[in-house]
Amino acid sequence: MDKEKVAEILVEIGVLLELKGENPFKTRAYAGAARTLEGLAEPLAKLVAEKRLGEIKGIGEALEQKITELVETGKLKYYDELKASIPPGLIAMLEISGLGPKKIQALNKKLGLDSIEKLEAACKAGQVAELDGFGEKTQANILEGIARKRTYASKHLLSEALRAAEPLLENLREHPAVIRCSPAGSLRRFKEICGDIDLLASSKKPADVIGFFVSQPGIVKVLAKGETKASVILDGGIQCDLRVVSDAEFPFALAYFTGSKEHNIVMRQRAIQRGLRLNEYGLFKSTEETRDAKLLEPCADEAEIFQKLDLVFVPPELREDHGEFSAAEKNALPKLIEWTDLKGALHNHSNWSDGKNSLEEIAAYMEELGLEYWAITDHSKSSYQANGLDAKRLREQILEIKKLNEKIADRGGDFRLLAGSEVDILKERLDFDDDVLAELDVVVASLHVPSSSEAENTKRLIYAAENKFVHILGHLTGRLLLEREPYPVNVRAVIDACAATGTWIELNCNPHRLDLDWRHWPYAKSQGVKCVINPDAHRNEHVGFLRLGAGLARKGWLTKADVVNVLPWARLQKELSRAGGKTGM
DNA sequence: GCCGTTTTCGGCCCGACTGTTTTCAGTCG
Repeated sequence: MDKEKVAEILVEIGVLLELKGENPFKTRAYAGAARTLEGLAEPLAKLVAEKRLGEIKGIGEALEQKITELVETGKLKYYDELKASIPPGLIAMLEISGLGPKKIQALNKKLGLDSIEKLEAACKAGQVAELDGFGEKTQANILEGIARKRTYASKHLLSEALRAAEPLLENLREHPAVIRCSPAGSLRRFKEICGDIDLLASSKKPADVIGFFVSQPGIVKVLAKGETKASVILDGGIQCDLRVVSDAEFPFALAYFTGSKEHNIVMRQRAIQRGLRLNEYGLFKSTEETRDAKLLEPCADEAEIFQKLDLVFVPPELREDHGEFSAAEKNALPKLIEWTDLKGALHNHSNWSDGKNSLEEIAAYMEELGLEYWAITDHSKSSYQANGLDAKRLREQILEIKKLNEKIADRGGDFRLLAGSEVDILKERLDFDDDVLAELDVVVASLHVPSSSEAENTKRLIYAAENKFVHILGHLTGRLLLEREPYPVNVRAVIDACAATGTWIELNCNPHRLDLDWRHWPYAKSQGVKCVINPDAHRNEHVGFLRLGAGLARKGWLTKADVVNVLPWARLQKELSRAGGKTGM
């Protein structure tokens, strides 16, 4: 069993134990071990075979035994029994906001409820309100929670969360009582999926700010409203929380609410090790009461907090407890790429296949933005649903692009379109022969019709990487966030093949894809594989995806040196023309 | 379930809000 599957099961055990009302630290141990496994640099099977699991922090005797059993036999007796002892409906109930393990236990024990349907019926019959510890209000909230769960998914694309948060932040910034304000939470960390939107403001009049916030347009329901905190549901179903603190507290609150939870736990542990106590209000001497204690020392911004814990500033995107602490201790964090470093993009479409804009429109738009180059990589003929080009049309397009570039050059312009293709990776071959590919400036190879076999998909991607005319592998796993799982593929094996052949891997920044996933980039980078941040634009406005892509590249620890399309044209041209001489070819 | 320059047992991050209670448990982030 591979480590992703093992991690999944550990997470599930944690949830099941939580439902059983187990010690929360025990449940956390399982979740923590799962995350540790995901971030392993070495193959899990190797660690198991060499009996070195126990050397890893957070994995003790019990977890070592369970992980070993999973890896070696593909099964775990403890897990099977645990799972059998808990009705699956109870797990689903955890997703209803306001319901946690204790209440679910009570509902199950006292009313025998084991599904959301039964729970709903019991609420409607008024049975729930009569239980000890429950009341009319709780019963109504559960019904509302069930309705909300059905209407809205509790997960949202990063791009949607950004779009929803922007106007709220703008309005807050203009409010006279607001001193500072910022997004926080998963949005600020640039997680590809956000559960909700967290906003933070500082003010001397928090109640005014809260009042202003809950009256914003686009709010369909106020879930909670206190002196310093409010939760609302926005049009479209995203929950948005605002916290208001004093300006002196702002940096601490910003660090705290940016998270991640795992990152914060380490931050607090570091504070404790230094005889301090860290919370969202400040850094205190650990012996004193939190709220009334004197601030140890004020911090003007987050950087000073990190400094007091003997760390350099950690960019929000890296705060996942994925190695940022050991790097920040040694002042060895990378200088992350900025989206303004990008000089163009190498995977885009035009109206020759399934894009909206003409070559002329695209060139004019991208030149106006100040980009240096923009590749047109329309689909190849096998993608007939996307009006893919055959060799004849592709050659016509190459000529068109050449003429267009000459026109631009004649009037002294520096911008250029590149002629390319997003060539389909078919079962045994690419959709164009090598002689056609050789005529192109840039070739992106993508798997559009994957097999259900991991070995098969991996093999196809590797032979594409081994083709000396292929510069880039496009959207490597084919995932569509919140819609479609990645197809089965051994990502590490493909990365290794790209490392061996000098093939670049795309970070497709279409908001639905963000593929290759940020979690894989540190490994790719360690193998020397370069990234291309590509919008896969189908209309001119999609150039904005580049900003999203750069954010995800940052989350993958990438610097300017790791990304190809920061290169000015002259240098990129050299890199592209290596085609015939790719490493090891 | 993990872990140890105060501990091999007793800790494990911490506060706001809600609803049910008359002082607090549960949930959430």
